[in-house]
Amino acid sequence: MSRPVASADIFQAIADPTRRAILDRLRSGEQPVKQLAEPFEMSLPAISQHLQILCNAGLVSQQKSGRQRLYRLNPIPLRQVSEWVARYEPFWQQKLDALGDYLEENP
Amino acid sequence: MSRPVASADIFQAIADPTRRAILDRLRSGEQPVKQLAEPFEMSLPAISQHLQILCNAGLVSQQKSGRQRLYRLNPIPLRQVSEWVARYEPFWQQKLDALGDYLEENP
DNA sequence: AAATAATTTAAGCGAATGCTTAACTAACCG
DNA sequence: CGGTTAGTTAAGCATTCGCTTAAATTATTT
Repeated sequence: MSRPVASADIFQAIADPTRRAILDRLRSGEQPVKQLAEPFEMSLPAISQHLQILCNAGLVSQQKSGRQRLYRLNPIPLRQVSEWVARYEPFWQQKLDALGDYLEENP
Repeated sequence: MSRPVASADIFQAIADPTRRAILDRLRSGEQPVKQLAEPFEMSLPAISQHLQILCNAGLVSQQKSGRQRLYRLNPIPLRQVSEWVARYEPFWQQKLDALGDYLEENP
């Protein structure tokens, strides 16, 4: 097999810019592959492989409709990312507050 | 060169579990490499390389102190991740609401 | 000055990643 | 049926990744 396991890890799945763009694109509703692939300068199989990785990560689900396959966004696993990054929010607030104070004191 | 550019992309930087763990670890304050590396079953150079990638992504900064190098968390680039993922929050709210409704109607 | 400690740099290696082209499968249409 | 459309699977390839061990660098200690 050539692309067997295709990491089910969310962070890995969203690491690739094309995959993030696909997800962004899916926010406007479910779409068939060809339409989804349209803005990318990349072969269809490449997109198909990205979709499979997103599928394995649970970020996307597919449904057959005639001869096309509709892909639909499933954002729920992204909560994992949201929760992880949220733990850092107090830190950057603090950093930005400090920067603000500095700028106030040194105008 | 062996590890030249080391992608400055944030999403790439946080894709690796070890690097996320390092960041998590740094939330408790700045630390020298050896201490930072302690819980990982991995050689010191490996950790050093991860730190360099985090550095390139701007997620971490270093400061020399005697013969050790203190690494400090800089969470600000994580806002990029936070902002990206935030765009999906309305979607999963919707999904979870639907799930809640379903469970209420099918107890 | 020699020894030791903290860390990085260098080189190399196997595995994973992102892509390609070619071949396949399945659904629709004349 | 035969042809076209939509998509996936397969195979291969170059690059990147994450790691290792060995050597180099820099700072402290004796």
